Amino acid sequence: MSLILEQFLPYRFNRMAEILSKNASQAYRTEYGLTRPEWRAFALLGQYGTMTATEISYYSTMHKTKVSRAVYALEKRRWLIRGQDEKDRRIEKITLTLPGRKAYDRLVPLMLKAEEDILSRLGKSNADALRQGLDALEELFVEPLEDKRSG
Amino acid sequence: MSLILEQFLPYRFNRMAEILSKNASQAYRTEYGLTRPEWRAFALLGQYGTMTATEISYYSTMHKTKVSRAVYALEKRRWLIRGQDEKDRRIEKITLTLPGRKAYDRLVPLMLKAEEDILSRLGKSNADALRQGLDALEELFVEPLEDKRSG
DNA sequence: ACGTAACAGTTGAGAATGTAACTATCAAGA
DNA sequence: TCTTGATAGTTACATTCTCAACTGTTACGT
Repeated sequence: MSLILEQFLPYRFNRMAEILSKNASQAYRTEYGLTRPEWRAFALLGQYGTMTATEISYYSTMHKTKVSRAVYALEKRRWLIRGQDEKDRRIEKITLTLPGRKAYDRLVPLMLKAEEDILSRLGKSNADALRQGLDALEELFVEPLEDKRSG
Repeated sequence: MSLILEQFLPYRFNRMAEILSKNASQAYRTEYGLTRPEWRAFALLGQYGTMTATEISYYSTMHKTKVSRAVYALEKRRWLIRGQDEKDRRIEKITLTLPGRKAYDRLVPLMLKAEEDILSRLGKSNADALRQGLDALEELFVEPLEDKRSG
């Protein structure tokens, strides 16, 4: 019973996550000087329109203090605003501003292009296999965002 | 052309890497109080017997300063020793000591068990798909360890 | 209504990290 | 041999992160 790291799931995921992140960060770092936590919060907001910090934290797997500071940084850029929740005054409803939205719209194609390059080099059948595996793994560990948001 | 994070590779990998690492770290944290960088360096050494810090750095995707500190911490525990290279005195040949080896041998089954739990819940066909996808991805980005070591 | 517990988000202090500069060594060419 | 440039690994400093404590608010049992 021996441990072969090349086949060990956490090892493989960590290494690949690092590589893919480094690859992807090129765009948002050079274009806008965003940090990784900032980008992650930003991308979630870009897609979902309005979120709470807790939601961002959960779906980015980032600690809530990290989110807090990322949101603050994006707020200083005037890329987002915080609104109140009618029913619960503890909650902040965070939304991108127009400039934030514009930056997001310019960034997205660059990010997608980088991913597309990788997927095309991977080939369709490998890409499909990867997706199937990831889907199954997430099924075990990740609660879908919609459940949280509607509930 | 819009960005759907749930389908975006770097996002998925980062999140899953985080989840799997947290899951796996249980064992080495509670048993031995190892940090993540320490565990990674340790696991590589456990598997390969002797490595240089540069090799550890490359195959763990950790920055060389991180490796330097992890190695130092493991050295303080007396879990590894540094030896000289005959031909190149810049190089350190790092090897586990007997106590290091023993700790490694006790840790490995715990780590494998945690992974096995996940894989069995995943099911064979999903696990196979995942492996195929990871293999293909690594083919693009990761040079096999043996190439480096023999070369 | 009151007290207690739970939750959303922020802040501060100490730990961990990355960048750049450094030492020591090696390799290659004039 | 001497110089220049590259490499292995460490150290210093500035940034970033995590943990715990905190504020303000809501939920709930009595």
